[in-house]
Amino acid sequence: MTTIKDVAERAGVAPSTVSYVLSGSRKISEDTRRAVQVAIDELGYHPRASARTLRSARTRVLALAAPRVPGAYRAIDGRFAIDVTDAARVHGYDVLLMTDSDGVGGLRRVARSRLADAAVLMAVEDRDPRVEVLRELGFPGALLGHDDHAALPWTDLDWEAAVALAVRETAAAGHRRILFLSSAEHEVAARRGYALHGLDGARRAAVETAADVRVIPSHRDPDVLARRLSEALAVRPVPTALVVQHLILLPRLLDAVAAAGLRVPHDLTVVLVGSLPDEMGIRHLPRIDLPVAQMSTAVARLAIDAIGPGRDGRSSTSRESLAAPVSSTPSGAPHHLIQPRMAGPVIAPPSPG
Amino acid sequence: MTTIKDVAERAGVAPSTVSYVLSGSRKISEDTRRAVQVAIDELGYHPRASARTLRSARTRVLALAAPRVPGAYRAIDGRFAIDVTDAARVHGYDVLLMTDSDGVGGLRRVARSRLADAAVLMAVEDRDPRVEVLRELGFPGALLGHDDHAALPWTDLDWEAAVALAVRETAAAGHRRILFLSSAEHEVAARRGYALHGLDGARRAAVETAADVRVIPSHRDPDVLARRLSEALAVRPVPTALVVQHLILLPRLLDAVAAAGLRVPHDLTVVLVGSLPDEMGIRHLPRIDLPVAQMSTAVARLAIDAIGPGRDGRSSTSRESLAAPVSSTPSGAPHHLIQPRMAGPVIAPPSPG
DNA sequence: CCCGTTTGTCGAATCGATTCGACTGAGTGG
DNA sequence: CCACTCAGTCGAATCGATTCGACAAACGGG
Repeated sequence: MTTIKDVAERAGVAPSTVSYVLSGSRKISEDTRRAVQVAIDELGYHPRASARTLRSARTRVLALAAPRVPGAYRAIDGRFAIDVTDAARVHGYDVLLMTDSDGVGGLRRVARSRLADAAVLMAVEDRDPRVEVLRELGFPGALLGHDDHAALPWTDLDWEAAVALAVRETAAAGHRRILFLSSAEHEVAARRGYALHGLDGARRAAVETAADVRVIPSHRDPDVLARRLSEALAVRPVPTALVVQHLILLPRLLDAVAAAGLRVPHDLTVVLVGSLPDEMGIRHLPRIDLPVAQMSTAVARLAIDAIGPGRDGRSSTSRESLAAPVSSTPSGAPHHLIQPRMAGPVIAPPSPG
Repeated sequence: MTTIKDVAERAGVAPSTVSYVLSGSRKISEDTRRAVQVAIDELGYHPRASARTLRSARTRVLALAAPRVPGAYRAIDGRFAIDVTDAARVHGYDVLLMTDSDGVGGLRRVARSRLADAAVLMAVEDRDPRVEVLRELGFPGALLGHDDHAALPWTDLDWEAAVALAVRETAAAGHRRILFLSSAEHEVAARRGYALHGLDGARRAAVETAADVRVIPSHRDPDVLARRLSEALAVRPVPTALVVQHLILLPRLLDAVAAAGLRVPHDLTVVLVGSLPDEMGIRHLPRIDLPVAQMSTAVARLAIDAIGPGRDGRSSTSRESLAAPVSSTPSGAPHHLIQPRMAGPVIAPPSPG
């Protein structure tokens, strides 16, 4: 393994000189710089991360804590993981993926052994114990999803606005009897932000548009969902539109619609809120996009900004270039509330009759 | 930040003694051990990973190189990432997620800066340049997916056996006219192992069962897929079963089947090969399972076993406990070819008439 | 009672990169 | 021609944990 010493010897200089060439933090004559550069290239030298970290007290790694509800894997989380990693790389950070089923224990281990400089917590719950761990250890972090009590920076999609927009646009297309398939019952019971805010958005838009919006609580069991949906579609007068927040069971849901003898979008307009993998090819339905990449970029940025300067006092980011986040929570922590946007084909009007 | 020195002072011993208490590599009197343990607990001490790594030349981190076909995200890869991380943790390893669109450059950077002890390459292609990078740098690694030329340990699902099994079981249920929806055209063109082996399996089973197996090449564009499927379903005599390897477009596919006026499974039996997220609730169709967790466990193990002893000569695994992998490739590298298994409901026989 | 062994602990060196103060030689002004 | 500045480079200390050899005290056998 080649070290800075090997490079120094080959270039006929001291190790410190090599270091200065690399960092540019002191003036080096052009001749020396060239000689050192040649030695570096010939030996394929790259500084050891562990040695740098020991000296600087900075790892340039973010810990990404993925949610591990036992036995459940949410496809969207994989997407977030990849996008957060991309965003971190832009700032020169790598990402350590944490999947410990004991989220608290894992976070403690990583923070105390200083494997990372900050943590990004995914799928944050109401009063999430992981937030308390970060506070207790004084470890920087940022949240995907939020909890108004946490004094940590966060990013979240404005689910209330998203569902409200979907309902409003559906009403604007002429629909008066609208079904809203909310998040699954257990998500509402767990007081997940997206579940509660989605319901709020539907209610708000219902009032605003004076449309008849009926909520169907979804369920993780596709059979239960299908039954509830069939019942709701059997009510007269028949609803003409279905706004869906609980996307993941979409195939079964469309199946149930077909089983009820309805064609999409002729008999029933279906509007999606959120995101499915592009590769699934669900591009033919109008939807409210969940800008996963945008959220990931924002949360990576917040986490990195929360990292203090290292031992030798160099900050990791140019703070001034950060687009000023809205800051209105009681805690005063910076955050980004991501706004929804319509995508896909236009919403079809209800068929006459 | 508390260090080993702080612990030593508080316990009234030398730092080396604290280290020996932690590692157990020298005999320590019970009194001293207790005093040190108390100091550790009171200070919440945990050794700094970077210092350990510097000394031992071991990071206890695996680099996981996710595929980044620009603009494409495959849901299954997120699943692999999480399962590999789980498996690595069992052996005391953490996982660094790499998503660089320049897979080769990213791997080089991580390997040369010694951010990890070994790499796991996902979605390995025929003559994958990343394999060459590992060889050139002498960096240990293991592959998810394989290429017979690579002299690296690998794990893969036996796709040939999986598709052959699906076709055989379908034929055994009485079907004589079977459609096989293979991987997408561009995957075959890119000579992806799973695509080629799947086709081989279908051909083999066709010969064995003497059934009429017709191959429909899939396509990433759902509209193209739907058109091809409709055409194939319009041929007389009508096929009674459809074996699907290209799962991700399943919703559009089922839609196309419904549009052709066929009911599943009454008019057309659909058999899946591979894996979709459980949460999608596609449990009502017979399928060949892709044991993602089993593959991930195996590949993590192979990567860790490929790591040599650290500077002070302690190996990271008890080698003898590794279940002997089949080793028959020309290269002689260990590998695990994961065998498929039927799951879901039994395959319905063709409806009479 | 003395010398060899065992037990438990300590001090120093080491891993690789960075950084600060010090030093050398060239250039400059008086 | 001497003193002074300044550019460019070097050596040593440092980060935190581990490990080896050394060493003191306790112990046992002859």
